[in-house]
Amino acid sequence: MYDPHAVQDRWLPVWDRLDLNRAGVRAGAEKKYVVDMFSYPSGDLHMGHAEAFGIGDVIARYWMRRGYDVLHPVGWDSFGLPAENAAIKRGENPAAWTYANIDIQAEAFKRYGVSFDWSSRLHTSDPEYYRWTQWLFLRFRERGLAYRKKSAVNWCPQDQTVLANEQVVGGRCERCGAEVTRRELTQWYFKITDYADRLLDDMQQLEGSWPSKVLLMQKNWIGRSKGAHVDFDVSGRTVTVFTTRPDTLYGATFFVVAADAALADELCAPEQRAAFDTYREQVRKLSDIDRQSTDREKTGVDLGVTATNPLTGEQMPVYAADYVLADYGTGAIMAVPAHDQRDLDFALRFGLPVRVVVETGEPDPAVSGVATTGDGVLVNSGPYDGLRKTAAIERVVADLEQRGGGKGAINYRLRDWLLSRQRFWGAPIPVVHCPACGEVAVPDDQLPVRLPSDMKGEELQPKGQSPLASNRTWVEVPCPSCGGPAERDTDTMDTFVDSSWYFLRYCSPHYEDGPFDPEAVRQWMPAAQYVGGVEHAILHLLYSRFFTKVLKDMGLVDFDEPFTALLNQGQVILDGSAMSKSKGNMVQLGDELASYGVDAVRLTMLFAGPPEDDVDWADVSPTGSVKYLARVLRLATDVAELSGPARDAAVDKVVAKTVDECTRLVEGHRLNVAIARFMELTSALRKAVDAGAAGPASLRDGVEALATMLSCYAPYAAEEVWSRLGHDVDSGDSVHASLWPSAAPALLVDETVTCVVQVAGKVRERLEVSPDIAEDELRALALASEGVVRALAGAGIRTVVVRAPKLVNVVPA
RNA sequence: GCCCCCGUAGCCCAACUGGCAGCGGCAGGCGACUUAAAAUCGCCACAGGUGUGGGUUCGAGUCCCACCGGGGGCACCA
Repeated sequence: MYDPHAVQDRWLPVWDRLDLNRAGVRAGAEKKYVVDMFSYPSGDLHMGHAEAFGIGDVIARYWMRRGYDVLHPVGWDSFGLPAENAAIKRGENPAAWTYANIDIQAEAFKRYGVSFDWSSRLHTSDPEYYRWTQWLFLRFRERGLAYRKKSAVNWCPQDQTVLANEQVVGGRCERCGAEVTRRELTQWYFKITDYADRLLDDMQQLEGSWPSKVLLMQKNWIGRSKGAHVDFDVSGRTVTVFTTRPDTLYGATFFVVAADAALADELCAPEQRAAFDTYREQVRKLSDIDRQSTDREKTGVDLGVTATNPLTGEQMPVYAADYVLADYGTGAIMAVPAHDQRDLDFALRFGLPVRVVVETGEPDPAVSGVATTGDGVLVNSGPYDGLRKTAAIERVVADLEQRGGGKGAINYRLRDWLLSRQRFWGAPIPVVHCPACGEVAVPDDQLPVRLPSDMKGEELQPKGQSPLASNRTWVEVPCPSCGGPAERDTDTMDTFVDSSWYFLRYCSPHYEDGPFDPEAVRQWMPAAQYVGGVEHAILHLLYSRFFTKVLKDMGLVDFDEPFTALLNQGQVILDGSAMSKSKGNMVQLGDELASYGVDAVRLTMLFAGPPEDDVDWADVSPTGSVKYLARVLRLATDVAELSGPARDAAVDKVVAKTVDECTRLVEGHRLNVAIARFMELTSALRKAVDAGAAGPASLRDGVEALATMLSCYAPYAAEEVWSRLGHDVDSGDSVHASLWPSAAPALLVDETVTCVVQVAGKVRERLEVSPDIAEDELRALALASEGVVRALAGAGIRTVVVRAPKLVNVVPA
C-alpha cells in the first residue's frame, strides 16, 4: 500500500533538519549553478510552476548526485502591478499582499520537494535588494547608459503607465491586454542600443546550448540592417535617410517623412499647412493596432517642398505619410517604388512615377503592381549601369562617402529600454530634481531610497502620474548637492530592471558592500543552466544579457553572457488550449497534489514528453504514475527481505546498462525517456525477484541505483525506498546525499551482438557475432549464410555494404 | 505577407553519427489470483509503412525540394 501523503509527511521534516541542499559546503567539488526563473508571487503555485520547477529540480538534483557543489537558489520577483492592484482593492499596502503570497509559495515549494538552498532566498521588493538595483541604476547613469528624454511613448490607459516596446504585444499591453496609446512624455531610458552589436554577436557563444528559436527571436528583435545614410537637401536643409538599397538611388522618385515626426511639421510649406495639419490629426487618432494593420491603403499628404537627390540633383516631391515610422531609422525615407512594395503602393495611389533601375527579369512593377526586390543588373543609373546589385551598393556608398552626401551605416530595430513607470510598487528612481542643480543623483550612502510604507488603498490609485507624486512628505527633500528645496523623481523602475541581475545577487544574497560579492560571482557564474518559460525569450533574457555586458565593462564581472545554457519548458495545457480562469479550464495544482501526491504529479509532468513540449493534462495519467511508484515501493520491500552476497550477472548487466543510458539521457535533458528506462529497470528487477531472486546482492544494488536516479524525479518515494533498504535517513544517510551510480564499463560490452543481414534492403538473416568482428570476416559469414543464399537464389552480387558488427546489406546485380 | 519549429499506433510519446520502426505509458483485449469485485501480476501491436508527392542513397522517420496540416515569432523596420 502506497500512501504518498504519509511518505511526504515522514520525510519533509527530516530533510528540513538535514539541510541537504546548501551550496558551498562540498569542499573541493566542482561548482554548478542551476537557476530557475524566479516566481512572481501572484498567489499559490500553479501547474506551470510544477512543470518548470520540476524540470529545474531534476537538473539540480542530478548534478548534486554527480558530486558537484550545486547552487540552486530561490527568490521572488516581488515588485509589480498585481500587488498594487490588489492593494488598491483591499485598502492595503502592496507589501502585505506580496509577502503573504510569498510565504504561501515558499511553503508550497518546500512541499513540492524542490531542492532549493533556502539560505539564498531573496525578494526584489526588499530594501536590501532594491538598494542595489538603485545603485546599479546610478552606475549606469554615470556611464551615460541611463538618461532622460522626451519622446512619444507607449501608454497603457488601463494600467496608467508607460510600457517598454518589448511589453507591447500586437499593439496591446502585455500585462492587461488594453490597447496601447501614445503619449509625449519625458522618461528614463537605458541605452541598450549601445550594446546592440554585442548582444547580437555574442549569441555565437550561446549557439547550441540555447534554443535556436530564442536566439532567432532575439536576432530579429535587434534587427540589424546594413545600408547607408544618404543626405538629401530639402529647402536648404539636410535631411538624412537610411536605406538598405543605396544601389536604387537613381530610382527614387519621391521622398517621405513620418507624419508624426517633428521633421514633417518643420518641412511643411505654408500653402500645405492646412492639409498637413488635418492629415496629422487623422493619423494621431488612429490606434497603433489600426495603424499597423497590414493591408491598409496608403495615405499621405504633399508637403509642398522638394528634396534633391545627392547623386543626380533631381528634384522630387516630399510627402508626409504614416507608413514611415518616426522612430525607425531617421524617420524619413527615399521612396523607390519600383523596388519597394510599400513605396510602390504609395506611388500608384498618388500617381507618382515608377522608375526601374534594377533589371531583375520580372514584369514591370508599374504594370504588375509588384515591386521587384531581387538581384539584377542596374539600368537607368548613369555611371552604375551594368553593375550587379551588390557591386552597385558598394560603389554608390564609396562615391557618396568620397563626394559627401552619405556614408555606409548600420541601423537597428532595437530601441532604447524605457524603464520608468508611473506606478508605486517598484524601486524608486534614485534621482532628485533640484531647481538650481537640475538632475542630481542620490548619493550612494543614502540608498536605498525607500518606498513610503504608509501608503495604501485609494492613495495608490494611478492618476496618470506616479502615486508617489501625491505624497509630498516623501517627494520634498533637500537637494543632495546644494541643500536647497528639491523633489524626488516619483517614477519607479520597470520590474524587469529588478530581474536583470537577481541571478548575480543569488551568489551572495546578504552581501552588504555591493550588489554582489565579486568573488562569489566568480565562483558560480555564468550559470550552467537556466530554466524558464519561452515568454521571456526577448524581454528578460535580452535585458539580463545587456546588464551582464555593462557589468563586464564596469569590471564587476569577467564574462559576457550570464547563462551558459537555457532550457525553455513547455506549458501545461488542458484539452489543447492554455488554462485560463475565464475559460474555466483550470486544473488546480493543489487538487492534483492532494489526489496523487507530489511525486506522482512531478513524475507525470516529466514523463509526458520532452521538457520543451507542452504537457496536455488531459493526455497524461497521474494514476499511472501513482501505480508505478507503488510498484517501486513493493519491489524495495521485497528486495529488502533478501540477504546474501551472491550476485547475478544478468541483473548486474541490466542495471549497468540502464545507469549508463540514464546518465546520458538526463545529461541531454531527455528527462521523459529516462523515466521509461526506470520503468524498464523496475520490471526487470521485479522479474528477477519473482523468478527466485538469484543474486540478492545484485538486486539490492539495482534497487539502490534505481532509488538514487529516481530521487531526482520523485524525491519522497525515492527516500522511502532508500529507507526500506535499511539506510538510516534520520542520521543523514539520505538518498539525497547518495551519489549517482556508475556503470562498470566491462558490464556494458556484449559478448555477441546481433548482426542484421539484408538482401536488397530486406532482412534475410540474423547472425550472432563478436562485437569486434572484422569486416571481411563478417562479409564472408553473411554471404555464406542460409538466408542470403536463399534470397539471392543464384543471382549475382552488385555490391556488399558492411557496417560491422551490426549490419550487412547485399545488393543483388 | 515574411521567418522558424513540428506531423511516427485510438492517445501521449521512443528510435545513437542515415542502418531490424515501437522502448515506456494511457486507453483497449485476453488470462492468473478471488465466491465475486477491487487491487495486483502476466500476456497481446492492431500503422501494409512514419501527413502527401518527388529526389539523393546499397539503405530515409532521420538528408534535400514542393505541397498539405498544426503551433510559434515578426509584421508598413525603408
